[in-house]
Amino acid sequence: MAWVLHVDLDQFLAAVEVLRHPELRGKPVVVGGDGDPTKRGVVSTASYEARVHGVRSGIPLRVAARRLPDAVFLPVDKDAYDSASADVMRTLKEFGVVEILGWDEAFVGVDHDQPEVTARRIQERVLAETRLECSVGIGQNKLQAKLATGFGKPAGIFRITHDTWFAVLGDRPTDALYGIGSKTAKRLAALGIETVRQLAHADPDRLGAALGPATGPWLVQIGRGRASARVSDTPHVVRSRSREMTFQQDLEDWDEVRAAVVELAHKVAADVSPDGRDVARMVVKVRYAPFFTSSHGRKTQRPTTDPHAMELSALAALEAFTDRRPVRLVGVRAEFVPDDQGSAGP
DNA sequence: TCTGGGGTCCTAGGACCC
DNA sequence: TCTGGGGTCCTAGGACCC
Repeated sequence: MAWVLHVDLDQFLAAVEVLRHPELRGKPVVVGGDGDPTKRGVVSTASYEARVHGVRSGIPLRVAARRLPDAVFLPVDKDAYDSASADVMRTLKEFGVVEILGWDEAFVGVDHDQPEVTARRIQERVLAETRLECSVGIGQNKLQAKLATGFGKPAGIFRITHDTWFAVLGDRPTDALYGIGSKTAKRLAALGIETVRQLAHADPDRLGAALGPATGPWLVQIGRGRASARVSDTPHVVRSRSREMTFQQDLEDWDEVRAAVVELAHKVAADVSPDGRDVARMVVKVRYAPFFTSSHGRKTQRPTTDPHAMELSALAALEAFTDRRPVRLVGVRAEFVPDDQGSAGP
């Protein structure tokens, strides 16, 4: 029988750092930003020793430092995690088709009557190869597997099936589901839908009218635990590349904002150059000091790989910003020409 | 003492065309 | 003294995820 396994490394960034710095084992370790907790930035990963003090992913580094002044703060080291992640993914490929979701998680499609046996072997093999611990969720589709992992952490294994879906998740709030965040949960609550079970019994057309024709029926489906079970190892074709930067002090001078856009546009151009693909559109994002974000984009004159053309379109997009208040973040994104007619026949 | 950086997908409205 | 109804493209923004 076919099963979907979801493998998720435990406290991945912190675990990689502990491997490099064994003296940190057992200590509260916080990875985020450039490692300076007095600067603007957020926690990427906190070790379990830090989490018990309320320091978890996504909180501001400054808040983390206040809650846990004695924690070890480390910068995000992308190359180190890329390398560790590649080791893990290579190991997973021994067990089946692997669909990579990020640095520290992947689906593995297996055909096995005892998926727990495979899950245990995966844990052992990953630990032996990389000295990293992982949790494994087992499901009849990707949604069940992904959610199961959370019940297995740390270093455990958990299975969710069509038969156990409501027993495990029925009474949980809707935002326990992958794909429902705080905003959608609020909108659902306004419709009287608080739990996964209530969502499963909602009328798809009613939700469609309230939340969009595709989104509404899809929400009911995930409430019922129904989702795709197809694990695909087809390499993902990237749609866009972006760079952004948050300033330590808000920029009040828009000449500096303009200079930042030029710099970021050139970085993005360098990032996309190895892809060799044509860029169709450039988007500039501005986050104002009160944390309100706005974006404007402009098509490039024609599909292009030319950095100068990308800069020109980014600057044209910047012209669309008429509100010249102080700025805390500037971002530039290049969107590739859609790649779906590549093999179109006559 | 606020709130990163890199992505994806969906929705909605206006323009434009037939 | 009237102004439908689709389809598609472009743009802005929302929401979500790791």
